[in-house]
Amino acid sequence: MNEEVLDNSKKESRPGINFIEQIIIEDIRQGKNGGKIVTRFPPEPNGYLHIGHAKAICLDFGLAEKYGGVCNLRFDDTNPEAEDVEYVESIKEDIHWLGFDWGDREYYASDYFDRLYEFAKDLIRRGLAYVDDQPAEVISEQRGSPTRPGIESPYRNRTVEENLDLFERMNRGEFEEGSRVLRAKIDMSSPNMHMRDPVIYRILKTPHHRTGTKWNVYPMYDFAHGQCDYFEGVTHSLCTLEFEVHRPLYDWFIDQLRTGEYRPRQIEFNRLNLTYTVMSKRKLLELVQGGYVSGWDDPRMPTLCGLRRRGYTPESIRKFIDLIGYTKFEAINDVSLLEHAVRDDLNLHAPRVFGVLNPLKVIITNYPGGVTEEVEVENNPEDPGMGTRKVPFCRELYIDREDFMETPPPKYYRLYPGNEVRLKGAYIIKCTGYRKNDHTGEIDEVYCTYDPETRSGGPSANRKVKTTIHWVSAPHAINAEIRLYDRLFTHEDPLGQKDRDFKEFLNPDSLKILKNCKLEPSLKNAKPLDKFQFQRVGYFCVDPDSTESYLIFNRTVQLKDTWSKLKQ
RNA sequence: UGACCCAUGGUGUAAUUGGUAACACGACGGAUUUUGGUUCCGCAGAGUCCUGGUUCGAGUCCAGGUGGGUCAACCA
Repeated sequence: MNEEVLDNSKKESRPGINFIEQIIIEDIRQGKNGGKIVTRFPPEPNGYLHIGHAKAICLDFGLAEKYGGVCNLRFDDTNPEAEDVEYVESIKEDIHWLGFDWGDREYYASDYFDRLYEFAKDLIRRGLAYVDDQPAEVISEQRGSPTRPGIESPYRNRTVEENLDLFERMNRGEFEEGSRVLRAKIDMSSPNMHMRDPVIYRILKTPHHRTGTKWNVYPMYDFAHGQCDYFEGVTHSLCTLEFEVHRPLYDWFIDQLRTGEYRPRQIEFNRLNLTYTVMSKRKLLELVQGGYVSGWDDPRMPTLCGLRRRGYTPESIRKFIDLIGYTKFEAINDVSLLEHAVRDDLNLHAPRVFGVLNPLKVIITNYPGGVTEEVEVENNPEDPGMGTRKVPFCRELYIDREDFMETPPPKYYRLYPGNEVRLKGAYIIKCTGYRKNDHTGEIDEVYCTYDPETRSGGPSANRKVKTTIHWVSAPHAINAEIRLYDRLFTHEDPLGQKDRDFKEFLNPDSLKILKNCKLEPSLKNAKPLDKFQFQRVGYFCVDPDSTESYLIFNRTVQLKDTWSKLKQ
C-alpha cells in the first residue's frame, strides 16, 4: 500500500518535489505515525480567504490527496472577539470553488475547548502552568527583549491548589478581563521569546459564536493549535514561515500531551506574495473600510471572491500556485505569471465573441441599406467542438476606435484611408474616407466599400489582407458597461517602502468604466460569471451587478499585445 | 551582546541528495495564423551572495562573513 503511494508519487514527480513532499515521502517510507498522512487547513473565521490561503489550501489538500491521506478543515476559532459565523460559510464556499473537499471532517478548535481546559489543569497539577495576576504591560516588561533575558513573575511559584482554584474561578467569570492569565512555566531566560512563560489562557467575556457564554477563558493560538492537531491525528501541520519560531513551543506542548509514538510535526513554507498588491488581511480590511475598493469581492482584490468576480478560474489559480512552488525563501511573485495562468486556461475554454469597447461608426457605402445577412463564426479556434454562431452583418457597423487612424504610423495594419482589412467572419473592406467633427476634431464616421467576392467561407475568400478586425452590427448591437481593471498599486511592493504608507501607492487608474460599449447580440443571454474572449481585446466576465437589460463586464485580463509594444 | 530561518539568469522554481546548472514566465528573432491572440521554431541571459576549507569533484558538506526575513498581542 505504502509502496504504491510512493510509486505513484515518483511517477508524477518529474524534477522538483518540494521539500515538504520530500519529508512526507520519507515519513511514509519510514512508516512514521503508522504510515498515515493527515493534514489540516486551519483558517480563522475572521475574514475572507485570499490567494495566499489558496496556496496553503492547495498544499494541505493536495498533499493529502496525492499521498492517500486526508485533510481536515478546522476553523481556528479561539478568539471570539474577532470571529463570526458570517465568515465560516464564505470560507467553505471558497475552498469548494477551488475544487477541494473535506468530507465530513469539518472541525472547530472550539470543539476541543473541554479537552484543552483539562490539559491546562493537568499542566497546573504537574507544576507546569500558573496563574499570573499581573497586567499585560507588566508581563510584557518582564518578558525582556530578544537581546535581554526576562525575569520571573512573582506569581510563578504559587501552589498547585491555588493555581487550580484561581484558574477555575477565572473560567467561572469571577475576574475581569485582563486581570489574570494562565501561563505555561517554561523558561524566562530562553533565547526564544515564545518560550518565556507564554500566556496560554486569557479571560474573554465576549460570547463565542459557537459556544456562547459557556467559557470565560479562551486558549491562545499556541496552546490550541498543536493540541488540536494532536487530537485530530494530524501528522503534518503545514503553516507559513512566521510560525517558525513558534515550533519549539508547539513541540513542548506536544511533549507534555502525548502518550505514544504518534506526534504531529509542524513544517513551515513561504507565504505567497504578489507584485502590485498586498496580501495581509489587515491591509485588505483597511482598503475595504477606507472605501478604496468596493468590498472584499472588488475585482481588484487578491481575495478569492474578488478573483472569482474578476473572472479568474479555479484551474488558473491552481496552475499558478503549482508554478510558483513551495520553498523557505520569501519570494515576491510577479502577477504576470498569474495573468499568464488565466490566459492559458481561458484561451482553451472561453468562447470568442465580438465586443467593441470604444465604438466608431463604419458605413459600408456600397452595401444596401435595410439588409441584414448572417455570417457564421467559430466559437473557439482552439476547440472546434465548441461550434459556431451566427452574427448579423449590415451596412452600418461599429469597430474599435483603435482600429482606425487618419495617418497611420509605420507597421500599422489596421484601417486607414485607402487600406483594406478583413472584418472577421465577413468581408474585406476598404476605407474610402471619413468624417471629422468640426468642433472636437474627433472622427465621427468612417466610410468604406466592401468586396462582395470576399465573404468568409465563400469560394473566393482567400484573398489575403494584412489584418482582420472585429466589429458589431450597429442596429443589432447591445449596449453594455465594461469595467477595465489595472493593478491596484503603482509600486511592485507597496508594503516594502520605508516610511511610506502603502495607500500612497494606490493606483488612481486601477478602475476605468466604459459605458457605451457595443456587443454582438448573442451576448444577450449571458449570465453572471460567464466568461468570454472579446476577440483581439481580452478576457471578460459578466459581473453579478448585471441585470436582464443591462450587462456589465469585468475585464479579467488583456490579451498579449505585441502591437502596443511595437508602438513604443 | 540573542535565537531561528533564508540567499541559484530579470522573476519564480529545479538539479538523480557530492558528479560538472535545467524548467516556466518574461525578453528578443523568425514561421504559421481570417484574433498583432494561440501554436511552432530559434536565441540571449546566472556559473549558484562573499571568503576560506573538506574532496578526484561542491549550488549541494564545514567555518567565518555579508545581505534579507521572523520573534518582545492577554491576535492567529
